[in-house]
Amino acid sequence: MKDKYEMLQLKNQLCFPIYAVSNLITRKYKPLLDELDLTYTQYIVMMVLWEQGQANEKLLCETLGLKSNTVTPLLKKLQGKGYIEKSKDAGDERNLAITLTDTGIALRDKALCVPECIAKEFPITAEEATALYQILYKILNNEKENEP
Amino acid sequence: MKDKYEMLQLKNQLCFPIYAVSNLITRKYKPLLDELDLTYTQYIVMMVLWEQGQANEKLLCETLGLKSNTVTPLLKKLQGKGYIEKSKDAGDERNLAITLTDTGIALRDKALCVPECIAKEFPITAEEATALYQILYKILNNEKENEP
DNA sequence: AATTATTATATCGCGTGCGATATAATTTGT
DNA sequence: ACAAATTATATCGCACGCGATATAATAATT
Repeated sequence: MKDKYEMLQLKNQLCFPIYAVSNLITRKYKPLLDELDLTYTQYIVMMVLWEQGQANEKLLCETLGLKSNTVTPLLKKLQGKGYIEKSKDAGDERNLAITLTDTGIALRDKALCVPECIAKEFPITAEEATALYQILYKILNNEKENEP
Repeated sequence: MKDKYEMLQLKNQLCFPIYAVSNLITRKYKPLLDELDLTYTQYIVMMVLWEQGQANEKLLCETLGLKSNTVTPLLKKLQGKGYIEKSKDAGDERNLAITLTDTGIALRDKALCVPECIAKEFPITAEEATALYQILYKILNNEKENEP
């Protein structure tokens, strides 16, 4: 007969390795991002801005799955570093128009090496990466559908 | 020709969905763990103690992949809640002997429903869960081997 | 035996991440 | 038109998570 508490064991939980790998990733990124004077969260904000050119806070929150109480102070930091600028949207003054400064744009080239440096740190095959990617996005997309 | 910045796009990065799912997990656990007066990190500490009966701080740090500067204050909180007790190891006074109180032991039964409640929140198949589990532990185990 | 190195735990400061709440701008309902 | 609801952003307080560092206990070295 099985232990009544079996499912409460760490090794039988899927959530724990996700949590542990997530922490590990942040630690791996740190030395690379230190050179750009960015934290991991600031880095993914910059990634959105590099790609979109411009964004408001709501778009950033939705894209990154974060709340305004995380993103607002983060944008203040990025502004303090001179990477972004904030201005009120002309049409709807509730919206922030967040744009990159020249320094922020230039930072993109310095960041080019980060993805491949990180990839080297993780010993998984292309197939495993794809499987991981698909399962994780299945979870994230399901969440988006059910909580609009 | 490919965009030079292609790999810097959020959708081409594996790290981001891990980070996003990890945050999502914490949010999903919160209402369940609120009933036990535990945070997610406190919960995984309790899981180790429920299973091992007893532990020192070093073991907890290694098992959970955390540093003492995270675990020390956490143990202080759990002690304040009356779930654990700390005493000096008789043999080596550097070691903390961390044990469960009766309240801490009793909490295990209240936690029994948590794993299945959480499982219901995530729409993945058993095969996907297994694949996820194996890939994540491959990453974690590789890390343990290379950084002792 | 005394100095040095190592080990286990603790403290400090910073940057998230979030629930709750506040504020300002816009939209809706009547 | 104007009060009420909604929306976008901001503020507050708490709990991590970690790099750097400190402290106390033990082990290693000479």
